[in-house]
Amino acid sequence: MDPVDAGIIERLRANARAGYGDIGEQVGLSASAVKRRVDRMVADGVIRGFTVRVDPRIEGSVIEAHVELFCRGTVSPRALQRILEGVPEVVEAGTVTGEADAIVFMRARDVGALEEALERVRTAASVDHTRSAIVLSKLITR
Amino acid sequence: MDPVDAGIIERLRANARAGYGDIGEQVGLSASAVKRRVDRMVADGVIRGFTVRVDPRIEGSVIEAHVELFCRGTVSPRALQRILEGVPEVVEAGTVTGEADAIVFMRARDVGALEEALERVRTAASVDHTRSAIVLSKLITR
DNA sequence: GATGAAACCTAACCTTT
DNA sequence: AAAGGTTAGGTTTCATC
Repeated sequence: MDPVDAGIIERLRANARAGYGDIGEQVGLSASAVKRRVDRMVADGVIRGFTVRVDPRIEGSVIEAHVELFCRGTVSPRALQRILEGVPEVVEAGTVTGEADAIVFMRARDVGALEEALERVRTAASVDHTRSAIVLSKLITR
Repeated sequence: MDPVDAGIIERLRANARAGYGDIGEQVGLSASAVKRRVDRMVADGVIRGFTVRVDPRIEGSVIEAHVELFCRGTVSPRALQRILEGVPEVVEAGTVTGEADAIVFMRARDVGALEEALERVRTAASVDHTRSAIVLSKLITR
């Protein structure tokens, strides 16, 4: 990961379907040199994959919630991670400053799926209780 | 947006650099038919763009915070949106159930940038106060 | 959906440091 | 060795029919 790699990623972030030649022009490399670097970054796991950004209004009616997690006693971040990894509805999660032990951002197909996912988080051995805020209207998605 | 479009998006979500021919094989269309549909979805804004998913540990030391927003009186979602749109550090935002009027998820390059962004949100006319939880260790990113 | 020209991807080979 | 450039082929894209 040198400045050239960073430049390539910046270009791919803007348009992941850009040709290697186009990217090369912008970072001052030939097409094959760019491809080699991209291949290496994919192999190394620096680049996890290439995706499409879809209009969130089209994505189907999704329901989202911010969930504060309160645990019993002391729980290691690793243990929390193990619990949350098993719940695909968890989009973002991290331990945080403040009262809660962690905050989890969840996204599900409908209320039922969200409730079920929440239940799976809540029943984990070390989780004492949760406090949820359901997203009513989406203001920003970036 | 019919089931075939949904299939194409699903394939692009898995790999946005996949060839039209490959996608066509999976959804039962020729390469040119797939290209036409993708072009149309891009033109219609259904597809916003193509990006790369990067290992978050590589992305440079980012700092994140969950911020609860409390407003003075009644504020329309639209007004909130106008405030938040101007702050690029805001990654996700929505009005929510519960005490807070909105919850905002922010991401900045460092503590200084986060503080400055928070300040910009806080000083908006209708915002009364905020309550932040800084993310300490990232557990899940999807 | 098919066609063909242009553009692109990709691997092998060569040059440079 | 390690990293980039060049070349050449096969493939893909893309406008047109």
